[in-house]
Amino acid sequence: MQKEITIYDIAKQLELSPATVSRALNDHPAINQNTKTLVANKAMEMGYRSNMFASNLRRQRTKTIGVIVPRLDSAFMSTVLSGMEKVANESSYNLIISQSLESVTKEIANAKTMFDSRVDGLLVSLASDTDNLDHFNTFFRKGIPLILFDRVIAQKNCINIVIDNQKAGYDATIHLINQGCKRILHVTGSLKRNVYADRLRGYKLALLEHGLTGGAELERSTNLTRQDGLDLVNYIKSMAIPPDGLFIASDFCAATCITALKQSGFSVPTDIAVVGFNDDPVSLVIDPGLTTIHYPGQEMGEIAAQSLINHLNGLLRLSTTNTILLNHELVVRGSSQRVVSQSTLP
Amino acid sequence: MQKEITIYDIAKQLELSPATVSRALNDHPAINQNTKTLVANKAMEMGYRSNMFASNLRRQRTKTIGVIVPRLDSAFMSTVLSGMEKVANESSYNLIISQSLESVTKEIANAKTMFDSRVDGLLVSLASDTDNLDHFNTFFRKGIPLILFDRVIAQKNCINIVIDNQKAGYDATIHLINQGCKRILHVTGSLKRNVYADRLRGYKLALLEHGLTGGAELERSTNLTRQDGLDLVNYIKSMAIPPDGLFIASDFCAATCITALKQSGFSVPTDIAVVGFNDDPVSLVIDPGLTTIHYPGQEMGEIAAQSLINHLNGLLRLSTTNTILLNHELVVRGSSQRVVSQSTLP
DNA sequence: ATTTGTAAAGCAATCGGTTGCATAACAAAT
DNA sequence: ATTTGTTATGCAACCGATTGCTTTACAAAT
Repeated sequence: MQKEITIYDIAKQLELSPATVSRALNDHPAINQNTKTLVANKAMEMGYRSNMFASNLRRQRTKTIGVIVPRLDSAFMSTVLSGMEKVANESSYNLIISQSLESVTKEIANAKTMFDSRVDGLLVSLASDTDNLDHFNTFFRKGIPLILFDRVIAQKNCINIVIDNQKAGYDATIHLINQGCKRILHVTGSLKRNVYADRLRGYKLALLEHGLTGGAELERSTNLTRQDGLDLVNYIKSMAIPPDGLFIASDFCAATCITALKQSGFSVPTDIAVVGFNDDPVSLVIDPGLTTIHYPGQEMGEIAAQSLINHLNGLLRLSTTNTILLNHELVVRGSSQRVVSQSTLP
Repeated sequence: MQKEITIYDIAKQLELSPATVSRALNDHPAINQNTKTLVANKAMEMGYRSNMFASNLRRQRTKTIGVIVPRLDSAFMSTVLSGMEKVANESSYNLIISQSLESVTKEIANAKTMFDSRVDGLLVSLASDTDNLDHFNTFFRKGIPLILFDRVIAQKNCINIVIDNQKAGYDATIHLINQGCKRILHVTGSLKRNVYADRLRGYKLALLEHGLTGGAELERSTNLTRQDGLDLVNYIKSMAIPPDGLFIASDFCAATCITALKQSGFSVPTDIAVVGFNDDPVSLVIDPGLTTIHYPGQEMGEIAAQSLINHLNGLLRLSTTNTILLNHELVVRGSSQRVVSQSTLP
């Protein structure tokens, strides 16, 4: 457990001042190239490692990004985080990750922790019942940048990174309509959240354009859990006229539901065609394969992190952009395909 | 963007020395109770927040724990991380999370980054091709504690937190034998990894005890990907005598395989009974429900983090314990159940 | 020979807490 | 009145890197 090497040790060995060593290590223009090489070699030789704390203390920044997500244990979030980690790592930023567990209260507590940890910036996907950004006011006041992704609320001070959920909901619904569905049930999450409200809007728009009936009976707002997927089947069985199409705003819930539907004697997609959302791995496992909206989690994470870091380095002003829209894609699999033979598909 | 409050500001307002303020805030015994209350109130009132960097610089510690996992985007790892985050958060430790993407090379790089970030301790689950712990020597030399979880290599210097994989493999196999399987195919991951090697050992032991035949034809080492699950079905179809039981060391792979088996005309569990591993959410979605080995990810994360923090606080000496064994559990669902009627199960 | 210019390096203060070692204040004991 | 003990607080030196402002050294210009 030998002692830690500091720039003072290097300075002594090289008969230079610590200031010069510091500048040399930071590639400061006022330092002679030879000196830089000398210092770099010596540092390597002595096994020097910079003390971030001293540096951060002096520089008044932390090289740390806070991330608040609703849940860590979701396939989609994992890929987002994976993307963020990659980018942050490359720019030698650290990530502090915490989860709100879908509760504003916890989200507020997390925000406070992040604030006290003095993160340089914040990447947040909102809890399902969050309906304003007041708990981030401390950040705004201090000029600490905040980027919202996926689950967002539009606001002047911060970038939103999202997909066009309305368009995605529209695409999903149109697809069902094209498969001949006349009576499409939409199962959604908390309508406080943009992602669900927008998808619902897209769904309604598609119905409207095609002169189909919607209405309260065909719109179910749930928590999109496994249990909700099971309950849904009972609901369907209780309906006077069951639906012939099902658009569920979460793959996991949709997959559970398909299984339960089949067990209740419904045939998918013949009796009921199903479309999910997210392209969770589960959609490939279920039989028939689940038609779904794919959107790039990894990329969303990368872009969010990169935008934040660029802003922190002064390479991008957040105020110029306001919303970054990523592309989504309808992935057609067996669960909805009535027109073409489905046996050729996974 | 008002100026940051420091203990000096508090000291000035209260006409105390910064030293007293610092001690008061840290609940030092030599400080009068009244003074402590006074300081605490003033700090609150002025919106003081401690500067971790100054503190860490002086205290020579970072309050940061490094975590290296093979992949972030796995259901199991998410729950582990979720548990770690919870514990760390409660003890006001930060987590730096990085992924090795199953490559030693990246794992070595990650370890170096962690070292340079001066983490107080390290929680690691090894990449599939890691076969020694040399890249952690820098940590051992500095006395920085290392805890391995799930994917481990036994070594003097560090705790292992695992389940009894051999027993779990044994249990899974015995279950299949009890269901009447005579010819059980085991699909496993890289045998460099304890988890897979141990499960295989348990499988062999169970066969041996019941006088069943195993052998190379019935042991497949793969990467346990989706594709491997599909390939497996072709392999089975190519066999002179197909197996009647399948023990696959990963749920996702098992689930894919079940879907493919059904599409190839096999009946599960009648023709082939299947047991997976991990109790991934997917095992509830697939039809029939996947029999699997459940083990507590959240708890594993919590215990790993808590053990590390306890050790850092001097509450636990790592050398005393060496392996912490968590319980696993066989969860029986439809995919393997031949003896009892399966219709009552999910 | 003196001034001016430029490149390279050093001085010393600073960031904000922490902590070993005094010191002060006051009560109790001698 | 002096010593001893106890409790509460202050002084000042850290921790290690950064950076505004000088200073030094030496070449070029006058």
